[in-house]
Amino acid sequence: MHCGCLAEGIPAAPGNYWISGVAFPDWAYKAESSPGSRQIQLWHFILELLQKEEFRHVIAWQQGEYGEFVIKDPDEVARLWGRRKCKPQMNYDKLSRALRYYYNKRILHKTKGKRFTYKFNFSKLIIVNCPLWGVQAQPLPHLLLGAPPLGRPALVPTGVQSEVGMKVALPRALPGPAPAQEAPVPALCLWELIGL
DNA sequence: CCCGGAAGAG
DNA sequence: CTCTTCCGGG
Repeated sequence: MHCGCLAEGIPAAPGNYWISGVAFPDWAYKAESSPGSRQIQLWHFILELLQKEEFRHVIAWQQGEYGEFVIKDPDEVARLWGRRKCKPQMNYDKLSRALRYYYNKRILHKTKGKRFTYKFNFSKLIIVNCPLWGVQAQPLPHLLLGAPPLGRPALVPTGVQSEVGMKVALPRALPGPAPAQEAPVPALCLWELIGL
């Protein structure tokens, strides 16, 4: 079943990832709240590959520019993506089209002139859906740069609120009977900063 | 290679 | 809505 497309064992990350001298909060890698419910998104998958050393020869962060990565083996990345999504016909041409849709969504942009090189717009992304965690109006670059050595990033619990220059995307309430308890796993949601 | 329009799946 | 597929064009 599932045509053998298993999520290649992703060991739970115990802390923040440290890549190129920059801490990546591990919430940045948490794919979805309820496993099995929602489909994996491509940029989650990319982040997932980027996180693991065994794929260094396939895809890797570009030294120098923060958030920039290079697909060293496009065919292999496409193959892995196709396996995960049960799309055996996947190739780099199709995968790259999907990446291009991220341009307007401001998740990614292309590093022009550099082959197979894209860049995450991390500076425009901040966390939103941690339980009762609000987000201040400031850009909060420390979430990704110079993050605290351990634990969670220092966010101020101001409750959910939007400020000027922020686009709000509230997590939708879970359907069905609501159990009288807190959400077990905070879903990864992202705030998108307009302008910049 | 890289770009986006168009259609269509789920 | 997020891709997947196909494709004409640069």
